[in-house]
Amino acid sequence: MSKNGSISSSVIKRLPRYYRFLGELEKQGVDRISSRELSELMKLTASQIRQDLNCFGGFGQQGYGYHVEDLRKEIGKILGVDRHFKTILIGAGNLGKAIAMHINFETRGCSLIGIFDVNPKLTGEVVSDIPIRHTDEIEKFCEKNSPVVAVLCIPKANTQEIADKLVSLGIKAFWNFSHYDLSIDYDNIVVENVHLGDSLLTLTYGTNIITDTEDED
Amino acid sequence: MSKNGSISSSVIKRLPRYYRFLGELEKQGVDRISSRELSELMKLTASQIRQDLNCFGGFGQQGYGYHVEDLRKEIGKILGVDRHFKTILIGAGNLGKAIAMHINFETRGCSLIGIFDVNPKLTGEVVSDIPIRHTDEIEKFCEKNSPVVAVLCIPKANTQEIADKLVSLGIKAFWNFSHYDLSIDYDNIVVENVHLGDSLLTLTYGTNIITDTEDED
DNA sequence: TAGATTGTTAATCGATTAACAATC
DNA sequence: TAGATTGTTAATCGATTAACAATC
Repeated sequence: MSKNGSISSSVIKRLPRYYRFLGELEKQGVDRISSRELSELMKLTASQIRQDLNCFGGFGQQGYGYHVEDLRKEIGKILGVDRHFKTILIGAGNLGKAIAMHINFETRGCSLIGIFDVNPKLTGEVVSDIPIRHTDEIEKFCEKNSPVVAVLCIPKANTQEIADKLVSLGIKAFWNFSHYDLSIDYDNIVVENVHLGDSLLTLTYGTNIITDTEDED
Repeated sequence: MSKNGSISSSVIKRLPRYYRFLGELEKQGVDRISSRELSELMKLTASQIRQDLNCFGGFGQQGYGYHVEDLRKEIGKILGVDRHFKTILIGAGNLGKAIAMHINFETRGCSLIGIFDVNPKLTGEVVSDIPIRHTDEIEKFCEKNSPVVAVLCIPKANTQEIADKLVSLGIKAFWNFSHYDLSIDYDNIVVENVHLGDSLLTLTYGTNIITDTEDED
């Protein structure tokens, strides 16, 4: 049982990165690591690492540091990598297919069990071992299989409507790649918006700044 | 000329979202909007909006609010949407192809001019009007065309090596989709890491929390 | 035991929010 | 002019960093 309650989202968003770095270290055969060593590797402060980890309980040992394998397992448990949240993906366009094929859902606590698209031409096509079904079948599929996570790779215009429908069918979490800000409105529903376009614009801004700065030198 | 210098990254990361919402409003024919109205729409505080916008200068008018079209243009200029940073994409796997096809680079200040992959079987295939070239040709291509932005859709293992090479060829900005944390190390180089796996893990954590909470009720 | 390093409290820093005078 | 709403300063809140006593 962890000292849960309300971990700040700043901390939560750092956990997957800890998990990745610890995975690398484990693979390299590293047994123990101190917060200082890890901080140098991850370009964080040692203080922050200790502070972050202590939100969940004392994983370390004074005078020794942290046991890499144990710590990784603990963080994995917190994140829920051992869960198998049934997941469906809506929208099998370029991006939808790429997500289905490229992302390892299983190692991240999710299990992709259905793919849907409005385009009847895609029906039957198999992506990542899963046959694409027509959107009309979502309802029946959900009643039968009770998925909890939905990945949305659909155009902006349909997002709200489809999300509403999915909520009524029992979906609790959305991984949203559409350009629509599927925010709040729902209680007890989790939304993770991935705005690739926004991300590129941020990069463009940064590129502006450095190229401008150089010109001025 | 803006009161530039050092805008906090919290502000910068909100700009693309402002830009999107203002675009929607403009499309809907809205002429003016107050910080309060916009705050309700975007689920922010009016204070924050005024604070954010004033980092760049007074775009509003007392007693009136903000002119939607003008404000959007100004933010676009700050982000650099009118730039045409020459962009290359490395790695034409599922994700690479999807990014090339799915992202509108032009409206975000970038112009995709080359796609590369190590797999010779892909050479010549055309994605989004651009022929896939073999990775061996990157050097010559860069010398001839001088791209500044590189999109990395390659496996973790090769990322550092390829990034180093690209820096030496004049690349100033990386949009990195690989699982590798292409961070710092470089001065005057911008990196935007997109960790889709981390994003999914964050969602998994959230799903854990809400499903657990419900069980306890 | 002495040395190392955590867990945790206190201090600092930055970001968000509130308040209000300036002004359209 | 009166009303509205900004730009901006001050207050609050939260997150990060520093410090150090606890302890392996």
